[in-house]
Amino acid sequence: MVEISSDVIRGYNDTMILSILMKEPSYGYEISKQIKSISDGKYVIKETTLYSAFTRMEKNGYIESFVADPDPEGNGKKRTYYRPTEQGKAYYSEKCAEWELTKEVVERFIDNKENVYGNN
Amino acid sequence: MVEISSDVIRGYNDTMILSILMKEPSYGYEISKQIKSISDGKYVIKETTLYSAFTRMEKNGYIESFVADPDPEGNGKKRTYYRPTEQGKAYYSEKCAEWELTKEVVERFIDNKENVYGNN
DNA sequence: AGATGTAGTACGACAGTCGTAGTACGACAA
DNA sequence: TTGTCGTACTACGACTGTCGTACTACATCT
Repeated sequence: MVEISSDVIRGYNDTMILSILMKEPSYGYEISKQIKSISDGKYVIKETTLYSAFTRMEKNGYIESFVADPDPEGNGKKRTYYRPTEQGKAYYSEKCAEWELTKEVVERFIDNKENVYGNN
Repeated sequence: MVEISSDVIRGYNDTMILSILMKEPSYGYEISKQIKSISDGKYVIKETTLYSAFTRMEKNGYIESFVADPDPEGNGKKRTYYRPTEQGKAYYSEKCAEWELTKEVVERFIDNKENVYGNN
């Protein structure tokens, strides 16, 4: 079975994380499980990669964190939730547009379609 | 105009380079121009990135180099050409399959399609 | 003679990912 | 009650690919 290496998907970790946070605030452990299930187990993000993405994106102003209880009664261990900022939402949109373009461009190389090269 | 950042396409540099070499042996300067023209100027690979990709891929046995004259008469400065090895061709096929998968998976996150999550 | 285009090489910095390890709490079974 | 598993992280140093900068050298054009 072909699996997705971190080298090829690394440019989309932030985008994938944001896409999950766009639906509702979430936290590390939950997001890692979602990435695994959405990808049918083809991509499993490493914990360290995920948590360092949180740190980076929060520092860049794309997400913000808040600590909350797992349930309204205040039981269980507190978790650090993240949600996208307005800037993060804009960034996400940009990344989606960039994805469309990247997809198109990579396919021009990968497809066996004859490419008509311009000069220069 | 949206442009492709090296961060998002970095996982596909080797594959793009190989795709060009699959058609015929080529060399650095030419490949960089081809990447630019095939992508309609949306992606321009840096020289240092390209040449270090050659070094890496040759070391890994995916490509091999030979020095040759630009034309049969032996005029002009010699160039270092590269061509894929058998192993490199196999690697390229794998990367193409991985691309298909990656594309599909990334779209599951990026699309606004409702994702039906399995458990776990 | 000087500028521009071709075809690279060298080198150190940087950022994102990874491996390894460790902490801490809760739930459940033996 | 003790131990194991699942949850939810944090710390830290190593590694790899990309980048910025700079430099070399030949050929061609003006």
